Amino acid sequence: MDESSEQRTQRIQKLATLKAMGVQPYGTRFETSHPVEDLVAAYGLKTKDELEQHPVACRIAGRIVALRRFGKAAFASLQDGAHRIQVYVKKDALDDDAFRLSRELDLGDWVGVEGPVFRTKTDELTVAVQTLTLLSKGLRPLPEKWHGLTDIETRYRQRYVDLIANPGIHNVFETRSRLIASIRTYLTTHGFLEVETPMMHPLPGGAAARPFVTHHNALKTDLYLRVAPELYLKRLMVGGFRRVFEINRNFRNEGLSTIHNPEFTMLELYQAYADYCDLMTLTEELFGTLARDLLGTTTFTYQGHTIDLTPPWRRLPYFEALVTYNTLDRTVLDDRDMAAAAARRLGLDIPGEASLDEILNAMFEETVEPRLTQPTFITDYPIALSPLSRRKDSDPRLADRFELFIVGRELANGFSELNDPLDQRQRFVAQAAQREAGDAEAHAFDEDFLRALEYGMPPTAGEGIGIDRLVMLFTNQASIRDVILFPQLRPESPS
RNA sequence: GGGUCGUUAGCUCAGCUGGUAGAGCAGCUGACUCUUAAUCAGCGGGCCACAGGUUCGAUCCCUGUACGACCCA
Repeated sequence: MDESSEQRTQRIQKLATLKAMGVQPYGTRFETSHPVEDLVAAYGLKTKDELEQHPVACRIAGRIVALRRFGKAAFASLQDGAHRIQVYVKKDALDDDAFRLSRELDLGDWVGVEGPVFRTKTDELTVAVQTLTLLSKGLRPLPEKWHGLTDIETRYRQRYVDLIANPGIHNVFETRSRLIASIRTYLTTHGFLEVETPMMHPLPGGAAARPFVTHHNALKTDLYLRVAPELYLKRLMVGGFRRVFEINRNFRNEGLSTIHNPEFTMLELYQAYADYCDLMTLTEELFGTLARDLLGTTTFTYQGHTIDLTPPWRRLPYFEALVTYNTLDRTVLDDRDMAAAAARRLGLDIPGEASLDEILNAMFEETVEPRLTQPTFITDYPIALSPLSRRKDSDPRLADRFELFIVGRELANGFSELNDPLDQRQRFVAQAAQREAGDAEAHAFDEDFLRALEYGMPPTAGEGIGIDRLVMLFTNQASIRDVILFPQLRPESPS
């Protein structure tokens, strides 16, 4: 936005006028009697007569978001947080200086007022202003009062304006905060200890993803912003913590979409002596608790879909899902060329060098995931797609693992952790080979992690839950950018 | 990375077949002591995203660039 706009210039001139009047346009401490939200909650139901017979004095502050001026009076709406209240200024009710100040105010200015609460002719709860204090002068005009700010790019780049013009946005982020608080409460009351592990890793690990690289000058070494905390949390399990969790940011150097932001918030939790089935149950309970805490119900609407979180949720093995959603013969999925042919028949573009696991993965993402609307645990993933998971005792080609899908999106990924250090070493070797072959997302070989496992990790189940996507679900937002205050965008062009 | 669409006043948007720009809100001036999209009268405000090209003439047609949205990989 340009700094030479007419309205901005006019407002800067107003600063001089205000100073000449003896008004400090950028004030300091202002003690309020109530947040506007509480004032409305306390007196919003009182009648005109009740307020006249038992007058309530208040002192409130907020930003002027609507202003209707008359010759010797004015109404304004003050916005405090996401809440508004009307205030009424009339010449008779306040001293000359304050009334003169009221004539200089603009939309966007912060003010504090003091006076009794009453109801107008039209029955609107209103503060009759007796004293008026300018708290902070706005220099830029607010977006239009009726349509507000709708330009998506401006909403994300200048979230502060979005929050002013669209106060409903506050609710999304309040819900986000309450959701995270509920998760903490649930986990800590179930014996989980909250921990913090490094965000800067000497080796990227714990997930198949490209990392961001940074450099530490004093150590003269490159570091990677973490793609997952997994390997550190498991080191803590080796150290003997029974149950740990971490809620923090992960960073993945990949494309942006309505469900991907390069930095996103992940919950990871680890429970000793448990397996992946225990975590499916825990997940059902946790989501149910969150839904009741936040929405008061476990059945709700997301983007036109009715979602029912009542347990138990469907549990469907990976291969069974591929077979049933594509009406294939199970044996087709064991043979690389037959699988490739089947995938191509389904309209998928399969490169000639794709491995069987890559083909299955593509087929799964394309034909199964989008159809998993109600909460569904897909279980028993191929071991090659699960380099940190324990093998199934009944079938060593499969992992004791699940992923949770809701509305076609992966919300959680959990498994019985691989605690066999020699098997883990082999898996790292296989990953290193894939890396050699050009897979930039393959795991790095983490010798220290293997050393830790060699000290012995108890049987442990671990799970990651994408907090942003969970917030999307519970706030009915279509894009991850709508649940992240400052989503990643390309830098603004320098004019 | 590819495709489609978009970018015009502070905001929300019009702008015909190419003839050099409009509205509402916001702003400024005046009137108005219960309005709530207040009302009434008047007045300002534009690098039409940016850079090229075609043309007598480009917001409009063409090419490229930037940023965004959606779809695809």
